[in-house]
Amino acid sequence: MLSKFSNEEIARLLRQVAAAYSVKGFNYFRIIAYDKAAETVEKSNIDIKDLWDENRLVDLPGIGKSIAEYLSQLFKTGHVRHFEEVFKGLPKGMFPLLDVSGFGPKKAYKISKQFKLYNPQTVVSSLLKIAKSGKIARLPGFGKKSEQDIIEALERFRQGQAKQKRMPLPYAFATAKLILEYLKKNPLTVKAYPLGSLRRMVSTIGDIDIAVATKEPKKVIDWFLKYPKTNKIIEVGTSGATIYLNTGQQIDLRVQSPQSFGAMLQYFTGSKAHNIHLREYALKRGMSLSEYGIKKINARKSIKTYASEEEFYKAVGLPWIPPELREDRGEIEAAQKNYLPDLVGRSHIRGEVHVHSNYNLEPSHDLGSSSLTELLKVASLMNYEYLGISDHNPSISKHTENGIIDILKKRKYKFEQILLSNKNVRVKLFIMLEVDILPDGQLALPEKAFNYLDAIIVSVHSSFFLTKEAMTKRILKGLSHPKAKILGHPTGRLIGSREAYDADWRAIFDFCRLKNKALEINAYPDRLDLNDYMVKRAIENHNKLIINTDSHQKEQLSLINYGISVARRGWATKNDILNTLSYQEFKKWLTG
DNA sequence: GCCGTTTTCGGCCCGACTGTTTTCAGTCG
Repeated sequence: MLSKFSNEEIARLLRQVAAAYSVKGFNYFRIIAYDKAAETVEKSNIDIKDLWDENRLVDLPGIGKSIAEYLSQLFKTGHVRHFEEVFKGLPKGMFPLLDVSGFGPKKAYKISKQFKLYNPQTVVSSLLKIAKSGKIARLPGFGKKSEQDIIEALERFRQGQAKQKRMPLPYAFATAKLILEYLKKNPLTVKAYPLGSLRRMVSTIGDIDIAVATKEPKKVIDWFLKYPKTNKIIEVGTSGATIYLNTGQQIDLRVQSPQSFGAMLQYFTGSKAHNIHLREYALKRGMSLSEYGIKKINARKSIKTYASEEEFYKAVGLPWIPPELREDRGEIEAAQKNYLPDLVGRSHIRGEVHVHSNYNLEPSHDLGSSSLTELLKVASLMNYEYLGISDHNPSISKHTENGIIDILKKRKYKFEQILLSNKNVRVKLFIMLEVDILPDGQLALPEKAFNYLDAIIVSVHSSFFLTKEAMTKRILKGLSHPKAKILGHPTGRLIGSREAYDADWRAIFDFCRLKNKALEINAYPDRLDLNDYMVKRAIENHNKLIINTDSHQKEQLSLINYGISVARRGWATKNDILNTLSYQEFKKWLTG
């Protein structure tokens, strides 16, 4: 019987092992190794269990032979004997305390041991009582102040304050953009950038961090505090400030002098894993990196500062690495060999084909709200050469087969009429459909209806919980129709509300490559599906991808930028993305 | 325990903050 463990549970377990080793005084670097492995697992956006299924655990940075072996044991038997050994003799109550801010392994152990806190369920409330009775201040190494800190930390923890939800990238980005524009209105702002996961365009964002280069930090901070949508000023210092907006979003500002801006921008852009790797790399070459600049190790010289990231990376001996790649997924090695991919960008995109119009064909799912004419106009403004309209298929429960055929015939005629009356719009049209793949793999469209379509996107919109085998078979069957050219939002995940469904992605990717089908990168805010990791895998597998917005109104066509950032995070170049092709080339692929 | 174009052995990111201490351990990002 195989056990199912979420990435979160596995990460927690690895952290507990690290904590146990720490308490027992094992080699410091072994502790670090487990912490790093935990971090990798937690940040991974594919199920670790799926990787294990494919024998790819050791592909993850920080997971080597031993830990892979232990995890394998975990999946097979539900527990790891070695870990149980490691935990022996430690009070079980110490582990929940690790999640309380201010508690590390040593403090958690010392206190839970001292007060015999063996029950993980009750440890927090028990300790709170103990702290309030003044027993902690009497322990060696503790005082009145630390006792008070512990009480406050435990109370905050009980209220679950740490559980702030991350938001999909497009919402955070829209907010950040407004603030950046506001900051740039001030002439004292030399440069302004988003930081952290926002700058790396990660698909979910926690807090919004922003950096400004200026010679007048105080004046820029004052300007920031006057941002019109500010609800509350949380913190003000000499190097930055924190505010809450009316929406409840937290915004952190950091200011730095222009001549030192490069190292600071680099450091706060992260990721943590990228920075650690970069520092190790630099260290071997005699340099010590920090957010302030670079020190030569032997020279005892003062620190050297850098105005830009380009200069900073150059000083380390590397070309500048685009923020989207800074995840320690091989980018430092690639930079070193000068093999960094030439990433796809907005200027390469020449059209898209997953757009819903308001043409009412009584669809199975929601209708769009913009007309074909409106959509073509926006596409034209975006300099697109082509646009594919892929409304949902007519509902099969409400119509007969002949009824559906008739609807599509009329739709094609209508669309062609609209094109004739819009001769000034040069955007070429593909008449398409997004067709449901039914649970048995059949397409929700009668064969004769295909005569009125250039091509179709196929997608799963129901019965998400089939077995892995059944889901794989279903998708492959749906994709095998000659006119089915694109697998829409391939994994079906909805950020924050639905996990990807279980399927054999290796088999699906291989099928798509052999049959010349495309995998979609769906740019809709809570989809962003495929995700960056899957994009990278698809590219390594020589698959073709297409970036679409799944727009349901004309304004959403601009969401393409978020699809592009997913592609960039997956190391995609122009050649990996089909809708960078010219109209003629693209048409050949789509209808060929 | 992980990792590798100076190494399969011998290294392993950096700085800040805090509280309880007289020089540092533990925690955090």
